[in-house]
Amino acid sequence: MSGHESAVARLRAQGYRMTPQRLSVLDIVAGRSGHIRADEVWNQAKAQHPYVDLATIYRTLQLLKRIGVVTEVVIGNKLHFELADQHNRHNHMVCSDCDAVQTLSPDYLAEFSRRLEQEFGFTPDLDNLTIGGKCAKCHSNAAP
Amino acid sequence: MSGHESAVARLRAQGYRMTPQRLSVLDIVAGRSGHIRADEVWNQAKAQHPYVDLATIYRTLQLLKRIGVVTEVVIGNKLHFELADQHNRHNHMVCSDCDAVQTLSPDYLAEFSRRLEQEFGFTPDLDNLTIGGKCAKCHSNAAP
DNA sequence: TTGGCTCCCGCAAATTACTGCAATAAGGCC
DNA sequence: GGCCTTATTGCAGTAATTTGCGGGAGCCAA
Repeated sequence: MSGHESAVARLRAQGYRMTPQRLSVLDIVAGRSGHIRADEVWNQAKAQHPYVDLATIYRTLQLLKRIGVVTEVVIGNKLHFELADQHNRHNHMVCSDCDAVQTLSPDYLAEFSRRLEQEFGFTPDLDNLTIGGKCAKCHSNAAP
Repeated sequence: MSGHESAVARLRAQGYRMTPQRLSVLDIVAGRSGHIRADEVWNQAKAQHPYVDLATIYRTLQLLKRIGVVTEVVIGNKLHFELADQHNRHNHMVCSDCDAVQTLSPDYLAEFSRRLEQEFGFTPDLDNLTIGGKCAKCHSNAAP
């Protein structure tokens, strides 16, 4: 229950300020076990702090993503966010038919990532990588 | 130079109709060797057919993507499209700092893809997969 | 050719995400 | 504690993409 301290510390360390709005966003994202949409964060934030603006939510989420506190998951055409837990890193597989989300150990991508870095000097941002495709269920439903 | 016939056939086969607007979009995407933005397609389409609507362009591109005629590349926060050439498949690596695009042989992802399918029954949509990250150049520029 | 069932288009408005700017407040310094 | 610098907020506006709707057009069948 407290990525908070380390997140606050990380903000401070990079010269960012801690504000009630940012603390709210952090609380809300941390309080949710899975991923959460920007507008859900907004609705919950308004309960604590009635005048927060949606723009602030977006800016805060982008900031938290930039410093590695949260990760971004694209589901359908909406952005979702979740707390970046260093001890439980994972990627997401999202079904383009039913929007179901499965998590995936980054081990599956380790070799791929290593080669990109080695052969191209390109460092993939795996923390925010979402794999689109078709899940087993939709696959069999579609069979004629 | 003619993914056209097969594309038309593929539309027909799935019950879609061929219209001048769709033909224009197809021509334009096929005429460009690399990827092209939706608004560029629109501008070129207007030259041939003055009253096409941007919504039609978007709908058509999504349709062509769905039936596998074009692939989608996310660059910055804009969607790009390119003709899906079965003989020259490739993925894209996009730098999140400078938006530079490098192409990548799908061979790099083959093993990864195979495992997802085998272990989870999940079929990744690799044709439309774009890898975000930091290119070699921006990597060294950022070094202190 | 003609009839007719649908799909498709253009238009407008909605959704989602992001940005510029002036006012405000966080955090360090004394 | 009070002041000062500057990051941050709220507001309003913009950009990119998607969706709802009603009229219009494509394609099959007869």
